[in-house]
Amino acid sequence: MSKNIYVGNLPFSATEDEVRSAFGAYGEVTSVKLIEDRETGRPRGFGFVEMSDGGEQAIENLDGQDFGGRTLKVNEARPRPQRPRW
DNA sequence: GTTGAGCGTT
Repeated sequence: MSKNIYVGNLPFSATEDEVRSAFGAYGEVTSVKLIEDRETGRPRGFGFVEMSDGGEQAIENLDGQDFGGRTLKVNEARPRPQRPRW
C-alpha cells in the first residue's frame, strides 16, 4: 500500500532530509517534496511525503508533534487538481 | 507563514 501525506506548519528551516528521517521511523518513505513559491522561491511552509507503507502510523504519530520549533500538522493529502497539459 | 511541480504527456 502507499499513501500520499500532507505535512503542514513546517518550520522554514526544515529540509527534505529531516522530514524524510522523521517519517522514515514509521514506514518506507518513497519521496519527499517541500513546497516553495514557484515565482518568488519563498518557502511556503508545507510539503508532501509519499510512503509505500506505514503512512497512517506516521500521520498518527507525527501530527501535532513538535518539529524544529513548530507544531506539525500531518494528514492525508488532498487530490491535486489536474492542470491542462497544453 | 497551510494542500506541489515538473514534463514534450497517461
